[in-house]
Amino acid sequence: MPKQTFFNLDPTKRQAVIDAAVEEFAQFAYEQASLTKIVEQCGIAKGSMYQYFTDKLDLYLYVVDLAYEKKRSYVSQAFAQEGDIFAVLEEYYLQSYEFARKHPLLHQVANKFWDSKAEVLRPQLEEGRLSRARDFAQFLSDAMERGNVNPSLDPEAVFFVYHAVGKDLIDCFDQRRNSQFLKQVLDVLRLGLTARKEEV
Amino acid sequence: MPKQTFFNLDPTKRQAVIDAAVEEFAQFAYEQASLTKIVEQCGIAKGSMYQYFTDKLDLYLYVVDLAYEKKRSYVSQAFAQEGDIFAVLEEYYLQSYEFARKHPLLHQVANKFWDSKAEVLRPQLEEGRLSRARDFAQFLSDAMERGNVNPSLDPEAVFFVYHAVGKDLIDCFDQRRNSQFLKQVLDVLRLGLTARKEEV
DNA sequence: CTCCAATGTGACTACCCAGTCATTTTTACA
DNA sequence: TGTAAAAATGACTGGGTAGTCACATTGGAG
Repeated sequence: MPKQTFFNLDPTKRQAVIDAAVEEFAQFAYEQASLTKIVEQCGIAKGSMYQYFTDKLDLYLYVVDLAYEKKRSYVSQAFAQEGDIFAVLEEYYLQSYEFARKHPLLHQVANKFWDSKAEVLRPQLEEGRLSRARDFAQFLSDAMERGNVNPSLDPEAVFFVYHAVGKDLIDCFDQRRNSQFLKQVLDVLRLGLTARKEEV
Repeated sequence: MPKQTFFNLDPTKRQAVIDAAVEEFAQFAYEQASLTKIVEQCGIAKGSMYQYFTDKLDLYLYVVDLAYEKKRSYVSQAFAQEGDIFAVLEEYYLQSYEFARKHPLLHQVANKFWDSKAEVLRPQLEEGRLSRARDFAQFLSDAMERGNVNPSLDPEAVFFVYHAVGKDLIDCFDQRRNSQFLKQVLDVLRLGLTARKEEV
């Protein structure tokens, strides 16, 4: 959490600090990112940064939080709508793409977060992964009960496949990957997961 | 490529250098790995390392090469055997697991290679990814022609799904993931990809 | 034994980084 | 206007890095 001093700042200056930090953390993972470059970019003294944040980690987590707050404002509507698990997931990824298109830097910040190797980020990463796994497991078991997903499949394996594909769908997002491609990928998964009469 | 001096070295000493480098590059990606720690670990002078290798990158690529050479000696037999695409892939991952079990450090070196963010590694990474994509695309189009894979699916999407899952299968390899789990994951993919009569 | 090329060496350079702190500047209020 | 608290500052510390180079050691040929 930033210190009070940061929130007392003139909004223009505060935004300049945020912008510079977002730019740096979009380009480099936590370890490679340079606080020195950030302060140079936004034109404040090194020491000033330490009036606003306790350390590099504090600033980083604040920026990652901003990115995910914004992302949540996009993807949350996917879960609000009705429909089977496949429709919800398609909407989720479409909204993720929209977020990435509108806020490319925040998108990169959010993505790079999961690549962080720094020891200090271990707790946050672990907690994040766990909470995602919990949410998806719940979502999946609901879908299995409602009969959308083949109940004979190992839920752990289903989760594993979805997680791997989902991560890459968002990771490898770029202008070339359109919603048509997304549909095709989700189709492969749908065919693999849907309950069916014919056994192959 | 190492310099001739490296190959003139006493085999014991040469192996000590390799072991120390493998240990470091198994634990840290290229950028985070420290040449200083490597020379300390194997007990040679910093300058000596530069008698053997032109720079850190030279040493790194040599070690990555060793890792992949060893790995190839495991997985190559998967492609030698007969059987449909699903059988070949199961064998491929089983052999990858065997490699990881027998050579955990080399496994980590090979895996970490793809995480590298360093600009100097860009060409190698790009070439590596391209050549893998080419191989798998060929493999896939053969399977589609032979009728194992649903021909109505977009080959790019199929490749994308397989690549994502395959990467994570190897990435997340650890003692808990046994061949039973692997079968379940490949089952999800098989169901998603196999040509079928019933439309869902 | 001598000599010279090949090899080994580690202090050193030049560069990066996060974080500190004594000092100065700004601000707010009496 | 005077003063005290808040905020801003940037030189500095201590630590890390890859790579260099003048010098020391080794080993084999003559």
